Amino acid sequence: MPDPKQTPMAQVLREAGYKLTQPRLAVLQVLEENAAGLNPETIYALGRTLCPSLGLVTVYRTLDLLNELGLARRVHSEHHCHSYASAGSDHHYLICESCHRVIEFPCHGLEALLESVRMQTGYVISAHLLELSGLCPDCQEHPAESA
Amino acid sequence: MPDPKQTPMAQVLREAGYKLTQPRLAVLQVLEENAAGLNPETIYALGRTLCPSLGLVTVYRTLDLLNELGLARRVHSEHHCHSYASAGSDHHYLICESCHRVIEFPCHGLEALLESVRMQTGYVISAHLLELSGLCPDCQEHPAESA
DNA sequence: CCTCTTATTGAAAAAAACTTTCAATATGAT
DNA sequence: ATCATATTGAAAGTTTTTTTCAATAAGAGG
Ligand SMILES: [Mn+2]
Ligand SMILES: [Mn+2]
Ligand SMILES: [Zn+2]
Ligand SMILES: [Zn+2]
Repeated sequence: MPDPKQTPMAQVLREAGYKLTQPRLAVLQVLEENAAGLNPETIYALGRTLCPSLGLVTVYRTLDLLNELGLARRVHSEHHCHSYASAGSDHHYLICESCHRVIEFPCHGLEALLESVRMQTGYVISAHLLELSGLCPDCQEHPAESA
Repeated sequence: MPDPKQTPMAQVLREAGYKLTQPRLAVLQVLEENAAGLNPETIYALGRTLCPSLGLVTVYRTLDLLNELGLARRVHSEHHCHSYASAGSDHHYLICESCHRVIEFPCHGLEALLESVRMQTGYVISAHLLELSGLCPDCQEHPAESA
């Protein structure tokens, strides 16, 4: 595994002027290593294996920070409205309802819909949240398992 | 205003076998009369003007119920992840970032995007959450006000 | 490397959000 | 009008999130 201080996400933190502290790097690493939306408590538990002194407060603070920097985003799936996942460039999540794995997808082809809504409502549309859910290939094959 | 027991939403409740109690009708009416995402506490405050004995517990219970029946949906906008709005037939919300007014819009034209994501990922997609945000016509004209 | 400034941290306490429990009540069927 | 019971709200309990603040560690500059 690469040096946690040299990952692209760490670079963004550094360039924004934030210190690369152990607790922050632990949260970052947890998000990067888990392809799933994780709630603060889970991030806290996993993070402590990387940085035993990590506090839950810092998890909350770091999630806020990563969210501001666009390095992580909230996942809103029906029963996990308080999860976060690391964010690459696409910023749209596709969530497996069985194993809760989360992947990003590029959001192309929304323009016509947005324009149609703009015309019908008069709203100027500046942002959108699009989240898809379903079954990942693994869970389609092995309906009972989870990962 | 129409008899609260005769609104289309009330009918759905009745037909599903639930009693049309004053507290429930109050929550329902608050959601119908406010074109905005409202959090439980606000619904509670507004609801008490219609049904003074209303308890916050009942607000939570009623929101769950309305959600199950499809009569209300959660609104996930960035800073109000715990708001609810009444739901008609479209189930997709367009939120004004200034006055927080919420309207529904029909979501057509997503099929190509969904198919493309399915092909690229192998996920079977069974649901989607699409929420738009921007400025309503009023707030475009009067940038500072709110409603 | 050291030194120093200060951003960042975690424990603890506080606040907010939500749920459970249960006796009292209102609803709607009869 | 009567009655069975679904529903209610107060209170207590639990969980989640935020605030506070003294101690610490990052990293800039020497
Ligand atoms: Mn997009
Ligand atoms: Mn949400
Ligand atoms: Zn899966
Ligand atoms: Zn507006």
